[in-house]
Amino acid sequence: MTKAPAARTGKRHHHGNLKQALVKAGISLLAEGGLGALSLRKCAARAGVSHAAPAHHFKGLKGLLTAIVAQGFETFTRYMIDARDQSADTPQAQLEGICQGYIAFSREYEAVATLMFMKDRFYTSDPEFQRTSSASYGVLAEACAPFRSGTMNEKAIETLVWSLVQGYVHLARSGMIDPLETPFETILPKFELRED
Amino acid sequence: MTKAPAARTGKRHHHGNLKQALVKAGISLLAEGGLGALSLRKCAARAGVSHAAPAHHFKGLKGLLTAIVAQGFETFTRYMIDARDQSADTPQAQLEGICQGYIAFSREYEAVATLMFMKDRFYTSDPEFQRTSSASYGVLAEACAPFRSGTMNEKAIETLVWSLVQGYVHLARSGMIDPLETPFETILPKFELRED
DNA sequence: TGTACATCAGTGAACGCGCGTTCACTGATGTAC
DNA sequence: TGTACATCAGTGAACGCGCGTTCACTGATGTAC
Repeated sequence: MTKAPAARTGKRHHHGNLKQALVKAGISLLAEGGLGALSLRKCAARAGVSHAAPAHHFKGLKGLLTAIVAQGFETFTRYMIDARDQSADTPQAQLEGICQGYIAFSREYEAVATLMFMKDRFYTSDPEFQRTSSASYGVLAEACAPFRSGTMNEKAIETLVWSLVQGYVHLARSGMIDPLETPFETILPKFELRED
Repeated sequence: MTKAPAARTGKRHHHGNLKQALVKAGISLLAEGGLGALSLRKCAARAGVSHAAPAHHFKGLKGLLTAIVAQGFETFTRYMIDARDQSADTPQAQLEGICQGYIAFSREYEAVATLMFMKDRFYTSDPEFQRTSSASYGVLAEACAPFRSGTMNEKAIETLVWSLVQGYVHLARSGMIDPLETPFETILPKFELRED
């Protein structure tokens, strides 16, 4: 037992679960001010701790960003699964659900979602990142599988769908397109089902 | 005549065309080190001028970035037109050409292309930016026009194509997909021609 | 149950960095006369 | 053709800022005895 007790009255020297608190602080900073609003010092301040404290928990700023990204992918996967499971039980509806979950996550965690694609800002060798990001891709690929055909193999259909939804998100985020004017479902191709 | 003479031997106090030189310096800095490598001071240094000099030509860093982005869109349009004009004279081939030009520009001017979508980093009210970016969109829209149909209006087909190619570029840039394994033409839908 | 001790997550001061911007200035240029 | 002058694109020093990181330290915690 090296963990501090879960709760205790009075000011304690040890924080309890600073690591998770810093990740949470980082996510809320990103939500409020975008990528530029996140720094080690601000995370520490928001977690109510001196600016040097994070060094005991993360390998520098990159380490903290790695944890934020890993948690981001975890949430991302959940968004996609939830939206899919609320959709009708046809391959087309399931895929559309996945895309809607993708879009919803990207809108609600805008800066986190952006950061998740900036591989030079965190440690891609981190096992937690690898696990959670692979899981996200797996969920997307699973929804694409029924649509592979003679002219489009599995990889191609995944690339098409992923590009389409990621581009849609990116353009909407930049204010280049208006999601209200052109909802995503109007541009998702009506794929044909594979005849095996 | 307020311009200095085009060439003159010996060290001159006035630069001649510092404005354009700073834009060029910025573009090459972006090419070499990405977005993080660009600063007013580095641009000035690369242009062989003191770090305070840019203030006489641009409204701060944002003003310089505005000029870089405007020039970026100019080049972007040219890439799309050139690739289109080298393609066969069918609507499908013309559209594919536009997309290939889009992709080529995004690859060769990676950081500039990224910057062009970050509207908070430059002045979107700049007339030159508005002119050049509108021209780029116009070229893309023109290539989409033949494919509008009963189920997909002009806006929808533009959004589909733009999202698809922008997402493809973004994912390739981030190392998420491999353009060699899945070239863009394999994921561009074979649109049907409108029957008028 | 009480005491000594090792651990280690915190503190806060200090460092050096590159940044954008401001400021008084200087000196080359083109023009008016 | 020559001179005085206004213009303005440059200089370089200085400012304050927030950043990540380092460092010696402190004091709360849990454990060994």
